[in-house]
Amino acid sequence: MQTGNSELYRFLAQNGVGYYGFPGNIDFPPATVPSSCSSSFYPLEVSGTTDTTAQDRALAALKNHKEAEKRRRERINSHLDKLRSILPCNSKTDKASLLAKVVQRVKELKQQTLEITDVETFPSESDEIAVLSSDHLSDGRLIFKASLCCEDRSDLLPDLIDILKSLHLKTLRADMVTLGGRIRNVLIVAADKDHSVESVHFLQNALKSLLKRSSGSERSKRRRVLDHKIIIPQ
Amino acid sequence: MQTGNSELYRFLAQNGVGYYGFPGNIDFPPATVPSSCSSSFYPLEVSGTTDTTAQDRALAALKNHKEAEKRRRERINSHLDKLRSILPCNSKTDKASLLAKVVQRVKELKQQTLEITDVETFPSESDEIAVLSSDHLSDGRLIFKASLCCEDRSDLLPDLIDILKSLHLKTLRADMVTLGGRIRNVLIVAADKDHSVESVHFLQNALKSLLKRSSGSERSKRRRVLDHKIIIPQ
DNA sequence: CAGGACACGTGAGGC
DNA sequence: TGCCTCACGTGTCCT
Repeated sequence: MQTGNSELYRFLAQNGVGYYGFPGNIDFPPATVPSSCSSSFYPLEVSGTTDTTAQDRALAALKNHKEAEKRRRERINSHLDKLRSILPCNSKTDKASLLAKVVQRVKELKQQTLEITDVETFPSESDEIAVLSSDHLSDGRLIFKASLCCEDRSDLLPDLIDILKSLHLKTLRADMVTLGGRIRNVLIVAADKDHSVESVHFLQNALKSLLKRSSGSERSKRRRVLDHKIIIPQ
Repeated sequence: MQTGNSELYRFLAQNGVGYYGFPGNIDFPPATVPSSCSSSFYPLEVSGTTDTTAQDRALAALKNHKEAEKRRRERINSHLDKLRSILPCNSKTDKASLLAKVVQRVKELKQQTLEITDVETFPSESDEIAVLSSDHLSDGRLIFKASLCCEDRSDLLPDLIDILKSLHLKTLRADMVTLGGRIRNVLIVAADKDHSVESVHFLQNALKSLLKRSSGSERSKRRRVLDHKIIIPQ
């Protein structure tokens, strides 16, 4: 409960009873109540040196507390100010709206930068396909990762794009790593609301046939062997 | 100042002076101070029906205020809870640390998903190069956007990768939009700490020569005309 | 004026 | 015990 007894103590202390130099910040006008107002039944010891130090310590603790609380508030508010500065909003947006915006923004950004942790980064020697449905959901759409590792060839990307287009998959992010003539392609794609689940299997099949088309064909026409990470997911 | 007069009012009201049914939440024990305690010089009117309604209204206002403040707190805290749930942190992290994490996270995510607002999305008819240094800084590295719009050809991407590699540019994000045989390539790249500024100009020159290499060569070997956005920046 | 938003000081409770 | 965090009710300013 907020309305404890300390105000009362102070109120009485102001009027000559057990008042031992309370520090500033009291805005009661001094001595507004006649001292005839008895207070012997309040838990304040009227005299005794032990109580003096006890009260002094209590007072010091209260002051400490007050200042610590102020520091805490300032810490929180400074972070809020920082958020205000890095978000698209002016400096006068109130705390609640600011935090609402932050929540929204973090969600948006999180969706865009899905972590790619459970798939290998560099191309492997063997051909591989992986279509992993993710737990990330964006306004009802299913978002999942598709990974393709195979011999690199120049029109692999156009083929891939065709597949994605025909399946109405929206590519949120595409990472390509080529190494020694081989390529690993990791796509983060969002499926249509209507046919989220089917798309996953369709994509898997399409990638399989893409892999078949690649194998047995002539070596990549690229002139150089590359070793470069196009996008390094963090 | 926080310690205003209302506690004093209540304190006196409790003791028979101008006390007209104060609502709950007062934890002062009733009648602890003898009514001999004079209070004629306090700004409380002792009697009069007009004052009854005036005090009632004041009391109602105070209650309203209290409840509104509670709602405000709940609003803020619910947003904080939501943030706790979508960030990698447990439910017991304190407000300040939580907000610190939020700031850090937003910065990270923001850097990864730089907006591509000031460059066109779809390929244009004319060849174009743009290297725009951004105000985004990541641990001292300069981050900037490079945009290239030209006739599409199958080994454009490998060439691009070579350029980036030779300039020690780390590609944070690459957006490719092909339309009617033409391609627009927008790269978000981070330069080395050491030669941030030079890289911008080197890249610009490299892209120019890439463009020259493309023009006059045979038409793209791609079999299909594509119209697909690889990565749709938000 | 009513109402909202904020900072404040304080009590409670957790280590 | 002492320190820290939080919720609370309140005063104050703004609109």
